[in-house]
Amino acid sequence: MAISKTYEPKAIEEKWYQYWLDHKFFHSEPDEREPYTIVIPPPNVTGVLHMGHMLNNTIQDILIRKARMEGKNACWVPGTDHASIATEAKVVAMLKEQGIAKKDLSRDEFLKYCWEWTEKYGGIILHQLKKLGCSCDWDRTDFTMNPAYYKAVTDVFVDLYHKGYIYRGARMINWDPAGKTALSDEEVIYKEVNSKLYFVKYRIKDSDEFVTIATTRPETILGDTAICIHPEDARYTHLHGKKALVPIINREIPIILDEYVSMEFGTGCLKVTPAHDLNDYELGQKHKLETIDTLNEDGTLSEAAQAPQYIGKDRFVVRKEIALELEALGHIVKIEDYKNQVGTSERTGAVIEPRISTQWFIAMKEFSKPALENVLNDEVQFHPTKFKNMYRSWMENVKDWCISRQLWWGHRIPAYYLPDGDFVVAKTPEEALQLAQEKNPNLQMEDLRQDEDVLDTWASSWLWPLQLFNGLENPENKEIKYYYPTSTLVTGFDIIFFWVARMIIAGYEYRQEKPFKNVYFTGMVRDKQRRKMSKSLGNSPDPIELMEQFSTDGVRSGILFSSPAGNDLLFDEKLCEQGRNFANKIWNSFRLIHGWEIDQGLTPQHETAITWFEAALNQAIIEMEAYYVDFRISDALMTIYKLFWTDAFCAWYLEIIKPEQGKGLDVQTYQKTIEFFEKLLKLLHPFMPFITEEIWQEIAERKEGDSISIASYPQAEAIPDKTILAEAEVVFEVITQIRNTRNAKQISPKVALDLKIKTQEKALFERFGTIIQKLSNIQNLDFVEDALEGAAGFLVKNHEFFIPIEGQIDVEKELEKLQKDLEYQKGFLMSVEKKLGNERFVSNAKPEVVEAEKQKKADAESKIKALEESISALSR
RNA sequence: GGACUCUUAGCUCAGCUGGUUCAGAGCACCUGCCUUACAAGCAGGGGGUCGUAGGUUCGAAUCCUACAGGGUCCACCA
Repeated sequence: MAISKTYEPKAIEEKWYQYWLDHKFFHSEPDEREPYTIVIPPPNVTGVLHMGHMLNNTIQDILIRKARMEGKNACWVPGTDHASIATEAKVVAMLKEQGIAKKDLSRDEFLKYCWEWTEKYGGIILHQLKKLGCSCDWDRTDFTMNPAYYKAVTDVFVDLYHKGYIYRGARMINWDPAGKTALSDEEVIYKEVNSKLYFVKYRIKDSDEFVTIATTRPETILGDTAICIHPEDARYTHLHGKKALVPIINREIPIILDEYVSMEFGTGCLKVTPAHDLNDYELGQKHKLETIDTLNEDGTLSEAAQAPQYIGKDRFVVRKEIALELEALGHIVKIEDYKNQVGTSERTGAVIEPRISTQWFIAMKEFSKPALENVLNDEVQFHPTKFKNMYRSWMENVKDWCISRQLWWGHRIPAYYLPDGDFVVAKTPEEALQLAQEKNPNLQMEDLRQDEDVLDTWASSWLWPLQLFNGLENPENKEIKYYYPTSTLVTGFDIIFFWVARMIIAGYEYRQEKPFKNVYFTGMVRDKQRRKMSKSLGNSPDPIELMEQFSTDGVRSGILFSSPAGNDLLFDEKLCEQGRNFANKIWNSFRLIHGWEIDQGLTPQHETAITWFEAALNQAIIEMEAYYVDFRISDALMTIYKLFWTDAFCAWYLEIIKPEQGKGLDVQTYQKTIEFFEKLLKLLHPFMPFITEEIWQEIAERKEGDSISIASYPQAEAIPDKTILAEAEVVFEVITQIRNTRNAKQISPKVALDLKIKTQEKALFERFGTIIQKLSNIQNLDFVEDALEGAAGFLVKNHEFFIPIEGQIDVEKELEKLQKDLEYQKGFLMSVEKKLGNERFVSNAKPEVVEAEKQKKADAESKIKALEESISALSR
């Protein structure tokens, strides 16, 4: 069979993924093996794969595939998140395009559209994960709005309500006027914007005097209910007890005193709008001020604003118009440019309005304590550890979590209102009725009205590790006991508060146990200019297209070539190209080995090379394992990359054993080589699942149902033989020097040369002699006692090498080279001698360090001697 | 404003508790090669006084201090 010259992935990828599915290699059931569990961070149900997913899921797949090969019961549970606000926003936009307004639909009608949308787009991202090679247990695919999940979320709400952790109340919350819903503090993103600071003067009542305040939000003036000054501000003592008039509407407001006001900022006078600012709200509470909410839920001004010219207009339109009117009326003293931070909605991008609203909250302070402790004491381990700091500062200052959202798509809050305004919280309407009747026996089902709001998405996904194994409804079941706590969570640090912290909280609340042992935080994927990947910049490549272009294995390894844990990943297509090239290199090594014939008549030819490679392989396995333990996945890949390509397998081992054209290989070498190749493929499999499966299936007899994905992961069989590794290093350096000499003298590799060696360790070069001869085309290799005249020479360690090249030696140049080296060695020797001559060094430094210095001295001395000999031989 | 963190080759990064893994890796770059697995390749090569200034030490990329410049999170004086 002819094998193509380059790796052609398309058919191979499809074939093996289907094969894996057909044989249910990814399916997991509890058994006696050690479990290794990962729950996927559920992507938004209607989302499509982006580079972040790509990185994230590749890492998860690497971990789970390795665990599976190690004989653990690997279980990676996939699924999707209903993504309440994100999905609802998409559906609303879609309906709008069709000319349908959400407000014209009933709740049920709207939800029907949502479900249609979910069914239409819901499978896309899961399909894309398959393309990426993800070895998820697809039979376990879950969704945060599945009936069982929905029920669990509802039950948890009821439970936490009865435990007193959930309460309902009017608080200052973050209002998203575009989404028309409350948001949690975490969903607000502060952005620096260029704005204006307006200095506005208010008339003092019954006087011609004015007081000037500074504000960035003149549109809220209509909701002012006080002016506040510092009690010790000498400039304003005459205003104590006076009243001021709100411009335009001339409403009377008190001038109050509070130390909260900074005398340095602006004019030292603060307008107080309790309805539209958190600090003002607190001042309002303290001084019992009236609260006038001048905004509607969509961000337009309400009737309460009083000025008819502004009612119904958007807050930002009003800001401009009112500034003009104030100017015209002579109320503007000045307007300065000003930079300030403005809160925006994480989802809709709209500028947040602080607003007083009745919402549901979870009291977090006590509730979250175990989650803080168990991260600080490393019961749950963060990788990299720097995120512990971030986590701690958030947890120590945790605010109550606003969990209600004025949306329809999501888990409806299981609170039922009675006609008198009282409410009950219950798992079902029937139970609610029962509770209601305890309050008032006459109540009927139709008297109850369920809360219209739904829960924050994160108030469902925080139960993910628990609910995937049904640990909430049936805490004693076999699955949850087996799979929980899960092994590793792989996610972006950007959702550490949204999701990670809350899952830990829920885990300790409902199982008194962490949800995962390790959390691996990936960085952000950025472009090579460090810009965030975004649709509007157009700098976000489509992962699917990349996979088409560079192969899935190429892209998977490419994205890992540069992803240090926790650091941002600067993505460049070049990396995928490197990954593709690597796949191709692997492919061609397969072609080479595949073409070899066994010659039964040959005795073992390459024992030295085999011993050496075995050592190198064991060494790499140990190194990779150490990297895996530290979650340094990129370094693990780099280790196998170099072992396979430049450092050992292709660059040296295969070149050494490669038979001449038309000749065969001895049995032992062939078998060993296949064994090595298999191990290399297995080490590579977690990174590059497809190509490794394809080749693994080809290089030896396999049965139907065999797969590298369930083959045993290589272990280091022995402590690597450091001696032979060091010897090989010397030998390879010799070969490099010979090639270098050829290069410098422009002698073709085809021209055979002789090599003379002057050394104390003949045995070493006898053992490696044929290797040197083969790889650097040396015809005769022998040993000499003295430096050779008229030859090109070089030094490796303290072994001297001479290549007789008649008529091609430029004595002057050779001498110059040797002199330069000699000077360096002499300087080096001097520094070592100086060190050893320093009594304080000899007495203070560790003995082995001193010993090492002495060795250095001896080495340098023998090198100097050798160089001097060569020089004298050459100048004779 | 608070906290954390970073600054090492052109780029992205390793360098653990101070001393032979101490100045490294990958990529990029330069030179020469279509050598019968692979030009998506092969052979060879050149790049850094480890942000700056002090200090501790026999010895500092590594520890301490200050400064400069990045980054991140949190909080926010309107």
